[in-house]
Amino acid sequence: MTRSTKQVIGQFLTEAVEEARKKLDMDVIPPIYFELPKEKSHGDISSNISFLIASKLGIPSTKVADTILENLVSKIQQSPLFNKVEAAGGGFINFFLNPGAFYPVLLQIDEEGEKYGCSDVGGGRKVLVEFVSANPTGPLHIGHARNAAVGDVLANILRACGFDVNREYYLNDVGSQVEALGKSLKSRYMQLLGEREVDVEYKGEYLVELSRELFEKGERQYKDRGVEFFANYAVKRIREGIEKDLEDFGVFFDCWFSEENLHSSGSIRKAVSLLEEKGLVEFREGAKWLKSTEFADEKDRVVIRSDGSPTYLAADIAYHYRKFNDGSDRLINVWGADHHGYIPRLKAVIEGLGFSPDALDIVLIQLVKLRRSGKPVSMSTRAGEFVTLREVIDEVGKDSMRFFMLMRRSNAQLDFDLELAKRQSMENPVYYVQYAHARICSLLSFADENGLRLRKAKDVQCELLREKEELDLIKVLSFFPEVVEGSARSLEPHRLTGYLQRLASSFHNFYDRLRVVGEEEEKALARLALVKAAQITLQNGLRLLGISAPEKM
RNA sequence: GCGCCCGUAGCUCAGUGGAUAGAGCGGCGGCCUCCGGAGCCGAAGGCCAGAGGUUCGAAUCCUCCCGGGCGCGCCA
Repeated sequence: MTRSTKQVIGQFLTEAVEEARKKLDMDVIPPIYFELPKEKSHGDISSNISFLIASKLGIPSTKVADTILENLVSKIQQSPLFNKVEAAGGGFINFFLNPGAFYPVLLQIDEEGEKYGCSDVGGGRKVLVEFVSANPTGPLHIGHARNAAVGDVLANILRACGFDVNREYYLNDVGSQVEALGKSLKSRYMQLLGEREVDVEYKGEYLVELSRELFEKGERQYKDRGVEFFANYAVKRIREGIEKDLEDFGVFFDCWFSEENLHSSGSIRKAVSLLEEKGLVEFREGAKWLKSTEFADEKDRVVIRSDGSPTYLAADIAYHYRKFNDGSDRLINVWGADHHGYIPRLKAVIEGLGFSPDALDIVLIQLVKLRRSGKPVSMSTRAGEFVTLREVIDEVGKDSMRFFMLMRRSNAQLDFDLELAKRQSMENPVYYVQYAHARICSLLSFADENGLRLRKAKDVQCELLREKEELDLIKVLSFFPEVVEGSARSLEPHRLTGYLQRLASSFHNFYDRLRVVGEEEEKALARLALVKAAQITLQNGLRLLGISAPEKM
């Protein structure tokens, strides 16, 4: 049903409850909200308001329901939207709608087109989504892929809901890891020049390739260059690789923010002294500590080491200060779940800086347990034997991989067997959804070839759509905006993949039982308009997921 | 030891405090003279890890407990 239909129901029920309130001698009404019954016999939409009132007043819920119903029936009868309303299940109030209540959604989809599903609940508020942010010390692996997919789709969804979204990658291009990377590359390079083997911390094949690259460029000429040179070279080249991998995965950023920039610009000193001025920093044991225990953290944290250098947290203070100062109203950080222990101190930082800790949401991405033919595969960057994002894209394809990564709650671990994904690729849910779209395209062109010209939904006799498959499909189509909104509110993109499977299922069902071409013309045209609406909705959903909607497969 | 996440069908997982807990895969049985069979339909499969509690109502919230994963640095 469309938003306006829901508003009418809400208004009727509110009025009826208000009248019941007087009769039952109650002062305040609990908030009224609706739910969609799972069971068809429970109507199209229902309310549990009677239970809430009953428990407040200590009277039977059936009595409350009856009282509300008395006032409701007359209103219902005046409106063509309703078939009937009843009290059932000990107090639920169930509304049964006429098919006519659902048809307006077809007009809405037709009018809104690719905007169907969008809303303005975000009110133009500025949101910064920071995701992936993998250290540039090696190629992205499968775990980063999940982070990338979730962050990207969250950003898409929030944008569709009227937020002003920016996507950002925080590049940790300084520090001990980068130094170790430089040392490792230098060792590889020296090996090529015939030096004896030394300890290499990053053992991946990619560094061997980079060293060859350097050798081909200048043979022995980098022999006397310092570790910093090799570190810079490695970071630059690895970052380019990461960028390319993400591009092929359909993920783009508005900004790649360099940690080095925070160090060289003096932002870190500034941010730390701001906290000092607020009395939130303490000098102790030769170091500067953030008194994060004054907020919700379990212990204080070092921000400036005894050697005077800033910690990672110090950089994060400056980084998040900048995020807010650049005008973001809200921050979303997508992190690997192994960083969850870091949340309280970052929230403390934000509170210390004078912002609300609620303005930061952290979406944790649980581990992807990768298997190859059932055998666990290590994913440590340093072990040098991991399965990269690149390999998996090449193996199972971007669309399939994105869908897979988005099918489960980010909060739960994900089992991903490469052989299985390959073997089952033809039965992968993404194909099921895409197939529905391809089928529609094929059907639309077949209809056109047979002289059936697609009409605007408003010029079609919707009331001819009375079969249960048709009504079911229309109803599912009508949920789409709420699903998008719900995903945005809960920051759970997996709801969208679930919805698209449901939508595809409804369409396949419709398609299998009913025909379009060959029916009496007006009915065929009405069905054609319905099919078109399904196509638009599938396209919109797939677009949000960053997955293609192929016309042929 | 302390903290966070997860335990739901044989497997992988959905499930805003609501009514008879769902889907896909696997297995079983059906459906192509027909717009794409990468599809559709049907049956089977469950003590929602376990025990208490809150509630008119709990897979969902609270406490405890058992299993699995991950964290508890002047690393990043």
